[in-house]
Amino acid sequence: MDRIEAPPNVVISRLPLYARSLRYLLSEGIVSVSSQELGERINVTAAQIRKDLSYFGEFGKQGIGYDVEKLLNHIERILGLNQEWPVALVGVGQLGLAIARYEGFRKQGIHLAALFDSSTEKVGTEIEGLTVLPIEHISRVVREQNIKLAIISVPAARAQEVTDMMIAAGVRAFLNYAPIILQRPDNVWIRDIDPVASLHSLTYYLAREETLRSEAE
Amino acid sequence: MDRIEAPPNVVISRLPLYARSLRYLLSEGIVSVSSQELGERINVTAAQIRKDLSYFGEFGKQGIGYDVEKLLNHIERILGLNQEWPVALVGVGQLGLAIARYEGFRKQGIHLAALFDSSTEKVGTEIEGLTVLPIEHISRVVREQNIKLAIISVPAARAQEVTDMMIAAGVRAFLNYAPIILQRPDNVWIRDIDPVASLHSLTYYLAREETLRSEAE
DNA sequence: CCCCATAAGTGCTACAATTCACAAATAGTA
DNA sequence: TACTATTTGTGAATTGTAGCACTTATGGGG
Repeated sequence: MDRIEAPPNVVISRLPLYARSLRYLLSEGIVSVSSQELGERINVTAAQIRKDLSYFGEFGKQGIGYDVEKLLNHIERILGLNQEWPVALVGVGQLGLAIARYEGFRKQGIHLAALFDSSTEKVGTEIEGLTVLPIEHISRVVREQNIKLAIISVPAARAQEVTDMMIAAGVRAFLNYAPIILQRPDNVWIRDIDPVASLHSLTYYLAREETLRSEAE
Repeated sequence: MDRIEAPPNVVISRLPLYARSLRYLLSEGIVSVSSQELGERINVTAAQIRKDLSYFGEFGKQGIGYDVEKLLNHIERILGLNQEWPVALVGVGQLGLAIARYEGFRKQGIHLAALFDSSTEKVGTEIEGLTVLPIEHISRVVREQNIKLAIISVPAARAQEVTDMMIAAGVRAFLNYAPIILQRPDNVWIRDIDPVASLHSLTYYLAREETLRSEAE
Protein backbone atom coordinates (compact mmCIF):
# COMPACT_ATOMS: atom_id res chain seq x y z
CA MET A 1 0.00 0.00 0.00
CA ASP A 2 1.33 3.38 -1.03
CA ARG A 3 1.27 5.90 1.75
CA ILE A 4 1.08 9.62 0.97
CA GLU A 5 3.80 11.44 2.88
CA ALA A 6 2.57 13.14 6.03
CA PRO A 7 2.21 16.93 6.01
CA PRO A 8 5.07 18.62 7.91
CA ASN A 9 4.20 20.00 11.31
CA VAL A 10 4.92 23.56 10.22
CA VAL A 11 2.15 23.18 7.69
CA ILE A 12 -0.26 22.05 10.39
CA SER A 13 0.64 25.04 12.51
CA ARG A 14 -0.24 27.41 9.65
CA LEU A 15 -3.64 25.91 8.90
CA PRO A 16 -5.38 27.60 11.86
CA LEU A 17 -4.16 30.96 10.54
CA TYR A 18 -5.60 30.24 7.12
CA ALA A 19 -8.84 29.18 8.77
CA ARG A 20 -9.05 32.34 10.84
CA SER A 21 -8.43 34.57 7.87
CA LEU A 22 -11.04 32.72 5.85
CA ARG A 23 -13.55 33.10 8.68
CA TYR A 24 -12.94 36.82 8.58
CA LEU A 25 -13.36 36.98 4.81
CA LEU A 26 -16.55 34.96 5.10
CA SER A 27 -17.93 37.34 7.73
CA GLU A 28 -17.14 40.22 5.37
CA GLY A 29 -19.20 38.56 2.67
CA ILE A 30 -16.22 37.79 0.42
CA VAL A 31 -16.91 34.59 -1.47
CA SER A 32 -13.68 34.02 -3.40
CA VAL A 33 -10.00 34.56 -2.67
CA SER A 34 -6.70 33.87 -4.43
CA SER A 35 -3.61 32.47 -2.74
CA GLN A 36 -2.03 35.85 -3.41
CA GLU A 37 -4.71 37.80 -1.56
CA LEU A 38 -4.89 35.37 1.32
CA GLY A 39 -1.12 35.39 1.63
CA GLU A 40 -0.91 39.16 1.85
CA ARG A 41 -3.27 39.16 4.83
CA ILE A 42 -1.18 36.76 6.85
CA ASN A 43 2.34 37.42 5.56
CA VAL A 44 2.79 34.13 3.78
CA THR A 45 3.79 33.73 0.13
CA ALA A 46 1.16 32.59 -2.33
CA ALA A 47 3.30 29.59 -3.27
CA GLN A 48 3.48 28.50 0.32
CA ILE A 49 -0.27 28.53 0.74
CA ARG A 50 -0.73 26.48 -2.42
CA LYS A 51 1.98 24.01 -1.39
CA ASP A 52 0.52 23.68 2.09
CA LEU A 53 -2.96 23.00 0.80
CA SER A 54 -1.65 20.52 -1.77
CA TYR A 55 -0.81 18.11 1.05
CA PHE A 56 -4.52 17.64 1.60
CA GLY A 57 -6.05 17.86 -1.85
CA GLU A 58 -7.04 20.31 -4.57
CA PHE A 59 -9.38 22.97 -3.29
CA GLY A 60 -9.01 25.81 -5.78
CA LYS A 61 -9.96 26.57 -9.34
CA GLN A 62 -7.23 27.57 -11.78
CA GLY A 63 -7.66 31.08 -13.04
CA ILE A 64 -10.16 31.82 -10.25
CA GLY A 65 -8.89 31.09 -6.77
CA TYR A 66 -10.59 29.49 -3.79
CA ASP A 67 -14.22 29.51 -2.70
CA VAL A 68 -13.89 30.99 0.78
CA GLU A 69 -16.60 28.96 2.46
CA LYS A 70 -15.64 25.69 0.83
CA LEU A 71 -11.94 26.08 1.63
CA LEU A 72 -12.75 27.00 5.22
CA ASN A 73 -14.90 23.90 5.58
CA HIS A 74 -12.11 21.75 4.17
CA ILE A 75 -9.51 23.18 6.53
CA GLU A 76 -11.77 22.91 9.57
CA ARG A 77 -12.42 19.31 8.72
CA ILE A 78 -8.69 18.64 8.29
CA LEU A 79 -8.05 20.22 11.70
CA GLY A 80 -10.83 18.20 13.30
CA LEU A 81 -12.80 21.35 14.06
CA ASN A 82 -15.98 19.87 12.64
CA GLN A 83 -16.27 17.98 15.91
CA GLU A 84 -16.33 19.20 19.52
CA TRP A 85 -13.33 18.57 21.76
CA PRO A 86 -13.83 18.60 25.52
CA VAL A 87 -10.88 20.26 27.24
CA ALA A 88 -9.63 19.95 30.81
CA LEU A 89 -8.01 22.94 32.49
CA VAL A 90 -5.58 22.26 35.33
CA GLY A 91 -4.77 25.15 37.61
CA VAL A 92 -7.31 27.91 38.19
CA GLY A 93 -5.08 30.57 39.71
CA GLN A 94 -4.82 34.07 38.28
CA LEU A 95 -3.80 32.76 34.85
CA GLY A 96 -6.11 29.75 34.82
CA LEU A 97 -9.08 31.96 35.67
CA ALA A 98 -8.34 34.29 32.78
CA ILE A 99 -8.11 31.29 30.47
CA ALA A 100 -11.37 29.81 31.74
CA ARG A 101 -13.16 33.08 31.15
CA TYR A 102 -11.63 33.79 27.76
CA GLU A 103 -14.40 33.36 25.27
CA GLY A 104 -11.99 32.67 22.42
CA PHE A 105 -11.71 29.12 23.70
CA ARG A 106 -15.40 28.51 23.59
CA LYS A 107 -15.64 28.74 19.83
CA GLN A 108 -14.80 26.43 16.97
CA GLY A 109 -14.56 22.93 18.24
CA ILE A 110 -13.27 23.61 21.74
CA HIS A 111 -15.18 23.69 25.02
CA LEU A 112 -14.16 23.55 28.66
CA ALA A 113 -15.34 20.29 30.17
CA ALA A 114 -13.50 20.05 33.49
CA LEU A 115 -11.49 22.21 35.90
CA PHE A 116 -8.90 20.92 38.35
CA ASP A 117 -6.83 22.52 41.08
CA SER A 118 -4.75 21.22 43.96
CA SER A 119 -5.62 24.01 46.40
CA THR A 120 -8.37 23.11 48.86
CA GLU A 121 -9.62 26.70 48.72
CA LYS A 122 -10.30 26.49 44.99
CA VAL A 123 -11.78 22.99 44.96
CA GLY A 124 -15.56 23.14 45.08
CA THR A 125 -15.87 26.67 43.78
CA GLU A 126 -17.82 27.31 40.60
CA ILE A 127 -16.23 28.90 37.54
CA GLU A 128 -18.09 29.40 34.30
CA GLY A 129 -20.65 26.82 35.36
CA LEU A 130 -18.08 24.18 36.23
CA THR A 131 -17.12 22.98 39.70
CA VAL A 132 -13.39 22.90 40.39
CA LEU A 133 -12.30 19.35 41.19
CA PRO A 134 -9.26 18.10 43.10
CA ILE A 135 -6.44 16.72 40.95
CA GLU A 136 -6.98 13.30 42.47
CA HIS A 137 -10.11 13.10 40.32
CA ILE A 138 -8.20 13.60 37.07
CA SER A 139 -7.96 9.94 36.25
CA ARG A 140 -11.67 9.22 36.67
CA VAL A 141 -13.08 12.38 35.08
CA VAL A 142 -10.76 12.35 32.08
CA ARG A 143 -11.71 8.78 31.33
CA GLU A 144 -15.43 9.30 31.90
CA GLN A 145 -15.60 12.32 29.64
CA ASN A 146 -13.11 10.91 27.14
CA ILE A 147 -10.96 14.05 27.37
CA LYS A 148 -7.99 14.05 24.98
CA LEU A 149 -6.89 17.67 25.30
CA ALA A 150 -5.77 19.62 28.36
CA ILE A 151 -4.54 23.09 29.27
CA ILE A 152 -1.80 23.28 31.91
CA SER A 153 -1.73 26.49 33.95
CA VAL A 154 -0.12 25.36 37.18
CA PRO A 155 3.23 26.56 38.54
CA ALA A 156 6.27 25.12 36.74
CA ALA A 157 7.18 23.02 39.76
CA ARG A 158 3.94 21.04 39.52
CA ALA A 159 3.46 20.93 35.76
CA GLN A 160 5.32 17.71 35.02
CA GLU A 161 3.43 15.89 37.72
CA VAL A 162 -0.05 16.85 36.52
CA THR A 163 0.97 16.23 32.92
CA ASP A 164 2.01 12.70 33.82
CA MET A 165 -1.34 12.14 35.51
CA MET A 166 -3.17 13.44 32.48
CA ILE A 167 -1.20 11.29 30.07
CA ALA A 168 -1.83 8.24 32.22
CA ALA A 169 -5.54 9.02 32.08
CA GLY A 170 -5.52 9.23 28.28
CA VAL A 171 -4.89 12.87 27.38
CA ARG A 172 -2.88 13.11 24.16
CA ALA A 173 -2.42 16.83 23.56
CA PHE A 174 -1.55 19.79 25.79
CA LEU A 175 -1.53 23.53 25.68
CA ASN A 176 1.15 24.32 28.22
CA TYR A 177 1.38 27.70 29.93
CA ALA A 178 3.90 26.58 32.55
CA PRO A 179 7.42 27.90 31.89
CA ILE A 180 9.01 24.48 31.63
CA ILE A 181 9.67 21.92 28.90
CA LEU A 182 7.46 18.95 29.69
CA GLN A 183 8.78 15.43 29.13
CA ARG A 184 6.41 13.08 27.35
CA PRO A 185 6.20 10.06 25.05
CA ASP A 186 6.25 10.51 21.25
CA ASN A 187 2.52 10.03 20.88
CA VAL A 188 1.69 13.07 22.99
CA TRP A 189 1.59 16.56 21.46
CA ILE A 190 2.40 19.78 23.25
CA ARG A 191 2.24 23.43 22.29
CA ASP A 192 3.94 25.83 24.65
CA ILE A 193 2.63 29.30 25.36
CA ASP A 194 5.64 31.15 26.66
CA PRO A 195 5.28 34.93 26.60
CA VAL A 196 8.32 35.53 28.76
CA ALA A 197 10.56 33.52 26.44
CA SER A 198 9.08 35.44 23.52
CA LEU A 199 9.84 38.77 25.19
CA HIS A 200 13.33 37.58 26.02
CA SER A 201 14.02 36.83 22.38
CA LEU A 202 12.62 40.19 21.27
CA THR A 203 15.07 42.02 23.51
CA TYR A 204 17.87 40.39 21.49
CA TYR A 205 16.87 42.35 18.41
CA LEU A 206 16.45 45.56 20.40
CA ALA A 207 19.83 45.16 22.04
CA ARG A 208 21.52 44.39 18.72
CA GLU A 209 19.98 47.47 17.15
CA GLU A 210 21.31 49.63 19.94
CA THR A 211 24.78 48.18 19.47
CA LEU A 212 24.68 48.73 15.72
CA ARG A 213 23.56 52.29 16.20
CA SER A 214 26.26 53.14 18.72
CA GLU A 215 28.93 51.46 16.56
CA ALA A 216 27.89 53.58 13.62
CA GLU A 217 28.93 56.72 15.48
CA MET B 1 35.69 43.68 6.38
CA ASP B 2 34.70 40.13 7.07
CA ARG B 3 31.29 39.87 8.63
CA ILE B 4 30.41 36.87 10.76
CA GLU B 5 27.13 35.40 9.59
CA ALA B 6 24.17 36.38 11.74
CA PRO B 7 22.67 33.73 14.04
CA PRO B 8 19.45 32.27 12.60
CA ASN B 9 16.24 33.38 14.26
CA VAL B 10 15.46 29.84 15.44
CA VAL B 11 18.65 29.99 17.45
CA ILE B 12 17.59 33.26 19.07
CA SER B 13 14.25 31.77 20.00
CA ARG B 14 15.97 28.91 21.83
CA LEU B 15 18.31 31.07 23.89
CA PRO B 16 15.64 32.09 26.42
CA LEU B 17 14.96 28.41 27.08
CA TYR B 18 18.63 27.76 27.71
CA ALA B 19 18.70 30.77 30.01
CA ARG B 20 15.69 29.61 31.98
CA SER B 21 17.07 26.14 32.45
CA LEU B 22 20.41 27.56 33.58
CA ARG B 23 18.63 29.82 36.08
CA TYR B 24 16.95 26.76 37.51
CA LEU B 25 20.23 24.84 37.74
CA LEU B 26 21.83 27.84 39.41
CA SER B 27 19.03 28.03 41.98
CA GLU B 28 19.60 24.35 42.69
CA GLY B 29 23.24 25.04 43.40
CA ILE B 30 24.53 23.18 40.34
CA VAL B 31 27.70 24.85 39.14
CA SER B 32 28.56 22.93 35.99
CA VAL B 33 26.54 21.35 33.19
CA SER B 34 27.29 19.54 29.93
CA SER B 35 25.47 20.16 26.66
CA GLN B 36 24.14 16.61 27.05
CA GLU B 37 22.58 17.27 30.46
CA LEU B 38 21.20 20.65 29.50
CA GLY B 39 19.75 19.20 26.32
CA GLU B 40 17.91 16.43 28.12
CA ARG B 41 16.10 18.96 30.28
CA ILE B 42 14.75 20.90 27.37
CA ASN B 43 14.45 18.25 24.66
CA VAL B 44 17.20 19.57 22.44
CA THR B 45 20.18 17.54 21.22
CA ALA B 46 23.59 18.24 22.71
CA ALA B 47 24.96 19.04 19.26
CA GLN B 48 22.29 21.66 18.73
CA ILE B 49 23.09 23.45 21.95
CA ARG B 50 26.78 23.51 21.10
CA LYS B 51 26.07 24.72 17.56
CA ASP B 52 23.72 27.40 18.81
CA LEU B 53 26.22 28.73 21.32
CA SER B 54 29.02 28.65 18.77
CA TYR B 55 27.36 31.53 16.94
CA PHE B 56 28.28 33.76 19.84
CA GLY B 57 31.61 32.46 21.07
CA GLU B 58 33.20 29.68 23.07
CA PHE B 59 31.75 29.38 26.52
CA GLY B 60 32.57 25.85 27.62
CA LYS B 61 35.57 23.82 28.62
CA GLN B 62 36.35 20.67 26.66
CA GLY B 63 36.14 17.59 28.81
CA ILE B 64 34.27 19.53 31.50
CA GLY B 65 31.17 21.33 30.23
CA TYR B 66 29.83 24.78 30.96
CA ASP B 67 30.03 26.84 34.12
CA VAL B 68 26.33 27.42 34.80
CA GLU B 69 26.62 30.95 36.13
CA LYS B 70 29.06 32.12 33.50
CA LEU B 71 27.07 30.68 30.63
CA LEU B 72 23.87 32.21 32.00
CA ASN B 73 25.54 35.60 32.20
CA HIS B 74 26.76 35.28 28.63
CA ILE B 75 23.33 34.33 27.31
CA GLU B 76 21.58 37.08 29.24
CA ARG B 77 24.04 39.58 27.84
CA ILE B 78 23.48 38.25 24.31
CA LEU B 79 19.72 38.61 24.80
CA GLY B 80 20.11 42.10 26.19
CA LEU B 81 18.75 41.01 29.56
CA ASN B 82 21.61 42.69 31.38
CA GLN B 83 19.72 45.92 30.84
CA GLU B 84 16.17 46.94 31.76
CA TRP B 85 13.58 47.30 29.03
CA PRO B 86 10.54 49.46 29.72
CA VAL B 87 7.42 47.91 28.19
CA ALA B 88 4.12 49.48 27.20
CA LEU B 89 0.92 47.47 27.51
CA VAL B 90 -1.99 48.45 25.27
CA GLY B 91 -5.39 47.15 26.24
CA VAL B 92 -6.23 46.49 29.88
CA GLY B 93 -9.35 44.38 29.49
CA GLN B 94 -9.69 40.93 31.00
CA LEU B 95 -6.57 39.68 29.25
CA GLY B 96 -4.53 42.86 29.62
CA LEU B 97 -5.22 42.91 33.35
CA ALA B 98 -3.99 39.36 33.76
CA ILE B 99 -0.84 40.27 31.84
CA ALA B 100 -0.24 43.40 33.91
CA ARG B 101 -0.54 41.42 37.10
CA TYR B 102 1.55 38.47 35.98
CA GLU B 103 4.77 38.66 37.94
CA GLY B 104 6.66 36.63 35.34
CA PHE B 105 6.98 39.82 33.32
CA ARG B 106 8.50 41.77 36.14
CA LYS B 107 11.68 39.72 36.20
CA GLN B 108 14.83 39.60 34.11
CA GLY B 109 15.13 42.75 32.13
CA ILE B 110 11.46 43.54 31.63
CA HIS B 111 9.25 46.00 33.50
CA LEU B 112 5.90 47.59 32.80
CA ALA B 113 6.35 51.28 32.17
CA ALA B 114 3.04 52.44 30.71
CA LEU B 115 -0.55 51.26 30.28
CA PHE B 116 -2.92 52.41 27.57
CA ASP B 117 -6.58 51.79 26.83
CA SER B 118 -9.14 53.40 24.58
CA SER B 119 -12.11 52.98 26.92
CA THR B 120 -12.93 56.10 28.94
CA GLU B 121 -13.90 53.88 31.87
CA LYS B 122 -10.45 52.38 32.09
CA VAL B 123 -8.47 55.56 31.52
CA GLY B 124 -7.41 57.11 34.81
CA THR B 125 -7.68 53.92 36.85
CA GLU B 126 -4.60 52.60 38.62
CA ILE B 127 -3.21 49.15 37.92
CA GLU B 128 -0.06 47.87 39.56
CA GLY B 129 0.94 51.39 40.44
CA LEU B 130 0.48 52.75 36.92
CA THR B 131 -2.27 55.04 35.71
CA VAL B 132 -4.04 53.90 32.55
CA LEU B 133 -3.58 56.48 29.80
CA PRO B 134 -5.65 57.16 26.69
CA ILE B 135 -4.15 55.87 23.45
CA GLU B 136 -3.84 59.44 22.22
CA HIS B 137 -0.92 59.75 24.62
CA ILE B 138 1.01 56.87 23.05
CA SER B 139 3.17 59.07 20.87
CA ARG B 140 4.31 61.36 23.67
CA VAL B 141 4.78 58.79 26.42
CA VAL B 142 6.59 56.25 24.26
CA ARG B 143 9.05 58.92 23.15
CA GLU B 144 9.54 60.38 26.61
CA GLN B 145 10.25 57.01 28.19
CA ASN B 146 12.16 55.69 25.17
CA ILE B 147 9.95 52.59 25.00
CA LYS B 148 11.01 50.09 22.34
CA LEU B 149 8.87 47.12 23.33
CA ALA B 150 5.09 46.80 23.60
CA ILE B 151 2.48 44.21 24.43
CA ILE B 152 -0.73 44.30 22.39
CA SER B 153 -3.83 42.97 24.13
CA VAL B 154 -6.61 44.84 22.37
CA PRO B 155 -9.36 43.26 20.23
CA ALA B 156 -8.20 42.10 16.79
CA ALA B 157 -10.17 44.87 15.11
CA ARG B 158 -8.09 47.57 16.80
CA ALA B 159 -4.71 45.86 16.92
CA GLN B 160 -3.32 47.10 13.61
CA GLU B 161 -4.25 50.66 14.41
CA VAL B 162 -2.51 50.77 17.81
CA THR B 163 0.47 48.91 16.39
CA ASP B 164 0.86 51.55 13.71
CA MET B 165 0.73 54.27 16.36
CA MET B 166 3.34 52.49 18.42
CA ILE B 167 5.67 51.98 15.46
CA ALA B 168 5.33 55.63 14.52
CA ALA B 169 6.31 56.53 18.08
CA GLY B 170 9.44 54.38 17.93
CA VAL B 171 8.45 50.94 19.23
CA ARG B 172 10.44 48.24 17.45
CA ALA B 173 9.25 44.96 18.98
CA PHE B 174 5.85 43.58 19.94
CA LEU B 175 4.38 40.73 21.88
CA ASN B 176 1.01 40.37 20.19
CA TYR B 177 -1.95 38.67 21.88
CA ALA B 178 -4.50 39.81 19.30
CA PRO B 179 -5.63 37.03 16.98
CA ILE B 180 -4.49 38.75 13.82
CA ILE B 181 -1.30 38.94 11.75
CA LEU B 182 -0.02 42.47 12.11
CA GLN B 183 1.51 44.23 9.12
CA ARG B 184 4.77 46.04 9.78
CA PRO B 185 8.05 47.15 8.22
CA ASP B 186 11.07 44.82 8.17
CA ASN B 187 12.80 46.53 11.06
CA VAL B 188 9.98 45.73 13.49
CA TRP B 189 9.86 42.38 15.30
CA ILE B 190 6.73 40.59 16.43
CA ARG B 191 6.08 37.45 18.42
CA ASP B 192 2.50 36.21 18.40
CA ILE B 193 0.87 34.56 21.38
CA ASP B 194 -1.99 32.62 19.88
CA PRO B 195 -3.39 29.93 22.16
CA VAL B 196 -6.47 29.36 20.02
CA ALA B 197 -4.37 28.68 16.92
CA SER B 198 -2.22 26.34 19.01
CA LEU B 199 -5.28 24.44 20.21
CA HIS B 200 -6.60 24.29 16.68
CA SER B 201 -3.43 22.64 15.47
CA LEU B 202 -3.45 20.16 18.35
CA THR B 203 -6.90 18.96 17.37
CA TYR B 204 -5.42 17.93 14.02
CA TYR B 205 -3.30 15.27 15.70
CA LEU B 206 -6.20 14.12 17.86
CA ALA B 207 -8.52 13.86 14.88
CA ARG B 208 -5.93 11.98 12.84
CA GLU B 209 -5.40 9.51 15.67
CA GLU B 210 -9.10 8.82 15.84
CA THR B 211 -9.21 8.20 12.11
CA LEU B 212 -6.22 5.87 12.24
CA ARG B 213 -7.76 3.94 15.11
CA SER B 214 -11.11 3.50 13.43
CA GLU B 215 -9.43 2.50 10.14
CA ALA B 216 -7.48 -0.20 11.96
CA GLU B 217 -10.66 -2.03 12.85
C1' DC C 1 54.12 12.13 34.30
C1' DC C 2 51.23 9.68 31.31
C1' DC C 3 46.92 7.75 30.17
C1' DC C 4 42.05 7.77 30.02
C1' DA C 5 37.46 9.47 30.07
C1' DT C 6 34.85 13.25 29.00
C1' DA C 7 32.89 16.80 26.47
C1' DA C 8 33.37 21.28 23.64
C1' DG C 9 33.67 23.14 19.03
C1' DT C 10 33.06 22.38 14.04
C1' DG C 11 33.27 20.84 8.95
C1' DC C 12 30.40 18.17 6.45
C1' DT C 13 26.34 15.62 5.27
C1' DA C 14 21.55 14.78 5.29
C1' DC C 15 17.17 16.30 5.78
C1' DA C 16 13.44 19.82 5.80
C1' DA C 17 11.18 23.86 4.24
C1' DT C 18 10.56 27.40 1.05
C1' DT C 19 10.44 29.47 -3.33
C1' DC C 20 10.63 29.41 -8.29
C1' DA C 21 8.74 28.83 -12.58
C1' DC C 22 5.91 26.65 -15.70
C1' DA C 23 2.09 23.66 -17.65
C1' DA C 24 -2.78 23.25 -17.30
C1' DA C 25 -7.28 24.91 -16.44
C1' DT C 26 -10.88 28.46 -16.29
C1' DA C 27 -13.95 32.51 -17.06
C1' DG C 28 -14.73 36.54 -19.49
C1' DT C 29 -14.80 38.99 -23.81
C1' DA C 30 -15.05 40.03 -28.57
C1' DT D 1 -15.43 30.13 -31.09
C1' DA D 2 -10.79 31.94 -30.34
C1' DC D 3 -8.06 34.73 -27.47
C1' DT D 4 -6.52 36.79 -23.12
C1' DA D 5 -5.78 37.38 -18.37
C1' DT D 6 -5.67 34.82 -14.26
C1' DT D 7 -4.40 31.62 -10.97
C1' DT D 8 -3.95 26.88 -9.50
C1' DG D 9 -1.00 22.73 -8.55
C1' DT D 10 3.55 20.89 -8.63
C1' DG D 11 8.27 19.14 -9.97
C1' DA D 12 12.86 21.26 -9.54
C1' DA D 13 15.99 24.36 -7.46
C1' DT D 14 17.30 26.79 -3.61
C1' DT D 15 17.79 27.93 0.99
C1' DG D 16 17.76 26.83 5.82
C1' DT D 17 18.32 23.69 9.83
C1' DA D 18 19.80 19.78 12.38
C1' DG D 19 22.80 16.10 13.49
C1' DC D 20 26.82 13.28 12.90
C1' DA D 21 31.39 12.26 13.80
C1' DC D 22 35.84 13.77 14.35
C1' DT D 23 39.53 16.69 16.36
C1' DT D 24 41.08 19.00 20.29
C1' DA D 25 41.35 20.30 24.98
C1' DT D 26 41.01 19.31 29.94
C1' DG D 27 41.20 17.28 34.56
C1' DG D 28 41.70 13.27 37.38
C1' DG D 29 43.86 9.00 38.73
C1' DG D 30 47.38 5.65 38.86
